[in-house]
Amino acid sequence: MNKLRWQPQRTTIKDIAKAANVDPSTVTRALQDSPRVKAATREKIAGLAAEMGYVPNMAARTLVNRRSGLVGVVIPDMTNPFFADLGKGIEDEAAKHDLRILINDTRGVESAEREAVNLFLELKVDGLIVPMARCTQQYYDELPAAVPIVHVNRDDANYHVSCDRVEGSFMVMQHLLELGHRRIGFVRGPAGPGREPKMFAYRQALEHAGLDYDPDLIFTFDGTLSSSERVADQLLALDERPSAVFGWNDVNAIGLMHALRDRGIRVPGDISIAGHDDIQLAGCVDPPLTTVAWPMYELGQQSVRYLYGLGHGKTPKTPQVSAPRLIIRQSTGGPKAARR
Amino acid sequence: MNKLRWQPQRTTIKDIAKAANVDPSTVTRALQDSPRVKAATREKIAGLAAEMGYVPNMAARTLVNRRSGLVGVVIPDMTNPFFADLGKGIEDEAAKHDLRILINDTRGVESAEREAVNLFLELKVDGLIVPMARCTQQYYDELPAAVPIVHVNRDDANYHVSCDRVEGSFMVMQHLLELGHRRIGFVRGPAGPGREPKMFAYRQALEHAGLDYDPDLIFTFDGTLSSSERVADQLLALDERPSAVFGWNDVNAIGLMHALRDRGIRVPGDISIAGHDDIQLAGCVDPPLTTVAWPMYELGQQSVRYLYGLGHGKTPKTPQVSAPRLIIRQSTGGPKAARR
DNA sequence: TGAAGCAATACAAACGTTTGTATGCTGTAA
DNA sequence: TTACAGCATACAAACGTTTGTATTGCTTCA
Repeated sequence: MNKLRWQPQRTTIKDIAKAANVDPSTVTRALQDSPRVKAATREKIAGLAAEMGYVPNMAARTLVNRRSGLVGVVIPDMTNPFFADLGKGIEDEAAKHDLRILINDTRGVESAEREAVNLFLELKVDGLIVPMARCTQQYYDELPAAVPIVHVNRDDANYHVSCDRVEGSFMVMQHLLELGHRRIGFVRGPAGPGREPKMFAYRQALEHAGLDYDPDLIFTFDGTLSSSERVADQLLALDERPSAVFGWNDVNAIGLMHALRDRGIRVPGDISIAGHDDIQLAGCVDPPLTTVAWPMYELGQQSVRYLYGLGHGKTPKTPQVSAPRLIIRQSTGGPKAARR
Repeated sequence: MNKLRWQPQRTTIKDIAKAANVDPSTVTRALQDSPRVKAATREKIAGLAAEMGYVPNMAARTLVNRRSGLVGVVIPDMTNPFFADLGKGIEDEAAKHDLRILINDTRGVESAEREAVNLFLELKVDGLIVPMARCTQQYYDELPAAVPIVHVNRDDANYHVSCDRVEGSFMVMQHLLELGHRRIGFVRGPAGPGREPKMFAYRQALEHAGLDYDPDLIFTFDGTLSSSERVADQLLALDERPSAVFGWNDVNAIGLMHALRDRGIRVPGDISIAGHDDIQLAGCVDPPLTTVAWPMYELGQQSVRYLYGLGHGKTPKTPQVSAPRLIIRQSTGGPKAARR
C-alpha cells in the first residue's frame, strides 16, 4: 500500500442526471453545448453541475475518446531561462487549439527523458514536444505508439522545428574574428545526438578564416556552476591562452566570466567572452554579455502548429522560423595583442 | 474538429491475452507480478507485452482505481531558479513513494492557476503541491474535490510547508541595520494573499530599531526586468534617497543593481542592495549579492512527505524545515554617511 | 473411492463518459 | 383521421483495465 488513499469521485454525470431527471447522455450533451438539448434543459443541467461541484473525469473521457487533449512537453532543464520563451510560445499556441500543456522535467538525464515520454504515452497525450532531446532518434522512431512527436532543435529528427544554430554560432564567431581574435576557445555542452551544430559552426568559422582547429581550446560544460570554474582553471593552465572564449550558453559564459574575474583576469581586457541564448540576465551582468538570441517564442508556437498539423494527418514542411540575432555587448573586445 | 487526430491504442491487454491464450485478468495480474499467476505464464506474458509494444492505458487504469498515482505541481514561474531546488526535492521524494510528477506553469497569473488546478483535478491526481499560490485560501477550501493539497510558503493555508520567511527577511534587515543604515527601501512583490511575511519582517525590524515606517520607501516589482528599472527611477526621484534597498527577490535585486549602475549609482558605495532567495547567479554578478538562502530542496521533500501523510488519512503536524541562512556578500556595506 | 484442499486460471461486473440509434411526442399537411 | 416530419430525450454499447468470485483440474489423504 504505497499509494495515496482512495479518493471518491464526488459528483458524476449520473448524479446530475438523476437530479435533473434526465439520462446521463443528455447531461453530456448539455455540458458540451450540443444543439440536441433544449436550451432550458441545458441551463438547468449547467446550474446543477456548478451547484453540485461537478468535475469531469478525464480518465473516463480519455478512455472513450481515445484522446486526452493533452500535449506533453519534455523539458531538459526548467530552470534554464532559455526554455522560458519556448514554453510561453507553446502555451499560447496550444490555447488556440484547445490543447492543454503538461510539463515534465528531465534534468537532462536520459533515463528521466524516457520515463517522461512513457508517462505521456500512458496518459495518451495527443502529441509530444521534446526540445533538445537526449535520447537517440532511433529510440523515438521505435516508440510503441502512434503519437506525433515534434522535436525542437534536433535536426536529425523526422519531425522537428529548429532555428539555424549553425548560423547563430557562426555570427558570433565572425564577430570575434572581425575583432581580430585568432585563438578562440570553445565550450562544448554535454555530448549527445543532435548537439553538434554549434561545434560545427565553430570549426567552419575557423576554417573560413584560415585558422587551425586546436583541440586544446575545446572545453566541456555540464550545466553546473562549478563546471564553469573548472573550465576557467583549464583555460588558465594553458601555455598559450585563448584571447576569446565562446561559451556553450549564457549560464556557462556568465559563470566563466565570474570565475575568470575571481582569478584576476579582466573581461574583455584580457579575454573576451561570448555566450549563446541571450537570457534575461545576460544584459545585467558586468560587463554585459555578447551573445546570440534565438527566436524561442516563435519556435514554441511553431512546434505546436506543426504538431497540430501532424495530428491531422498532414506532414507539413518543416516550418521556418526567424533567424537568430547577434547581440553585441561589452564582454567582447579586440584581443590584447591587437590593441597593443 | 479542433482536436488532434484519432489515435489507435496499439496493443491492449486483450491482445496480449489472445496471443497468450489466457484471460485478460491473468495478463493484468501477470504484469503486476501477482503471485496468483504461474511463473512460466508470467514470463510468457511479460515477453509478449514487450514484443508487442504494450503501453498501459492510464485512463482505463485510473478509471477503475479511482487513483492516478500522479502528483500535480502548480508552479508560478518555472524560470525562477528559486523553484529549481524545490522541484528537485519534490521529484526525489516522490520517486520514493511511487508517485509521478506533473508540472503546470501559471506564470503567476491567477486564472492560469485555477485552470492548472482544474486540469489536475480532472486528471484525478492523488495530490497537489502549490508553491506560492496566488488564489485565495477560500478558493482552495471550496474546491469540489477531496484531494490533499499542500501549499508551500502560504502560511494561511490549512496544510502547508513553509520556511520561516519572517526570520529570513528579518536577518537581512538586521544585517543592514547593523551596518548603520537608517533609511532602508523595500521592494514588494505582486500583491496577493499569503504574501506578507517579508513586509511584516521589514516593518518589525524597523520598529525593533526604533525607526519609522515611511511609505515612500516601498516600491513594487512585478517580475519583469523593466519593473526593476522603474523601481530604480522611482528611488532616484526621491528627495531623501534610501541608503540601502531590500529587494523582493534576487532577480529583482540584480536588475535593480544593474539599473542603478546604469544611472551612475555605485553599489554598495552609494546604495547597498540585498535580495532574497540566493539563486545561483547571485554570487556571479558584480558585486556579488547579499541575500538570504531558503532550504528549498528540503521544502520540496517535506511537501511530498506531508502530502503522502495527508493522503493516508493522517493530519501530521506541519513539518519543520531548516532555518533560512543569511549570505553576506559584497553588495551591502555601511551607508555613505556612516563612513564619512 | 471420494471428499477436501489447493493452484491456476476464467468469468463478469464495474469505473464514468461518449455517441449512434431508437423512441416518444408534437404539430402540420394531405 | 392518418402519415410524416422533426424535435427532445432515452437506451445501450463501448473504451481498457482491475478485482472479487467462480470454475477447472490436480493432488493428497482418509
